[in-house]
Amino acid sequence: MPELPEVETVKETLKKIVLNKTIKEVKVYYEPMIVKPSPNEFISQLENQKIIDIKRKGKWLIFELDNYYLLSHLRMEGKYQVKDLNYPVNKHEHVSFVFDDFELRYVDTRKFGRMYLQNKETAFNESPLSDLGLEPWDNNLTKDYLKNKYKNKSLPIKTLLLDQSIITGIGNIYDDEILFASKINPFTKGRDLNDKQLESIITNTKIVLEKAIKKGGTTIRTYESSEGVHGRFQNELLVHTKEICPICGSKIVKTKINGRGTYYCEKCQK
DNA sequence: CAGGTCTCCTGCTAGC
DNA sequence: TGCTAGCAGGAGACCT
Repeated sequence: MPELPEVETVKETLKKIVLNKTIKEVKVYYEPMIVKPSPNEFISQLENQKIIDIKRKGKWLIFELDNYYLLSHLRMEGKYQVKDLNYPVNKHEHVSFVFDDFELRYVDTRKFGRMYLQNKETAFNESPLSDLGLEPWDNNLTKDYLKNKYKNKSLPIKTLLLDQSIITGIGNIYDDEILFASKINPFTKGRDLNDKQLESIITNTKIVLEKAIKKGGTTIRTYESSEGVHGRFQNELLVHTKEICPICGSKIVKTKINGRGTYYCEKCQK
């Protein structure tokens, strides 16, 4: 599932393909994907808009257009693929952005992805972007910031790292990796974390995500590929989906925390 | 307010 | 072999 590093990779790849191109037409095949405005307005307002830039905040892709910001969240399986004009649409393609000489199709098997078309002036001050917390590299992400956010929390840190309103960009996979690198048990309640542990979480969040971005950046597949655009981080995982701890050799525990599959080493993560 | 539960959706897998 | 029930999961809605 695309988390911050994958979205970053997709963003950079898309820039090479659609920057400074003008959207001629938009086709929506699955309307619930368009949260705002109505699908009809979405289509008409995007017509003849040029893509000036592509940004990212958390897991949101942000296409900067002449008059709007187009927000796209890939959720579990969303991806973008380039297709020839009028190439037959398959059942998992839900939105198509038509350019002069190709179409950029949004593909999403589980249909969980969502798009918003926002006014440029207010986009960052309204939901969903305004609901997001700090990027991992934001200087305001400090031990004291986390201490304040976690002080009344009885929820496990595993769950809290997924809260996009505190730190944005972490998904279920990197969550496990960050806690493994920090040697913290995922069940630890937010309010019980000490200063050293909070510092460790901040440091390792940056390290893990930076490493993943570098990896994703080196393995972008060609856009024409049916694989779509994504990086390859699986080879780098130390604990998520693993069976043996690479540090101590113990059996990795696989459990569920608030409904999320969780992997950790009982011996290394206290 | 904090936290729990349900929902969306489809491909895959375990089990019979 | 073929079928189905159950599961996975990000984030918002809704309930307690």
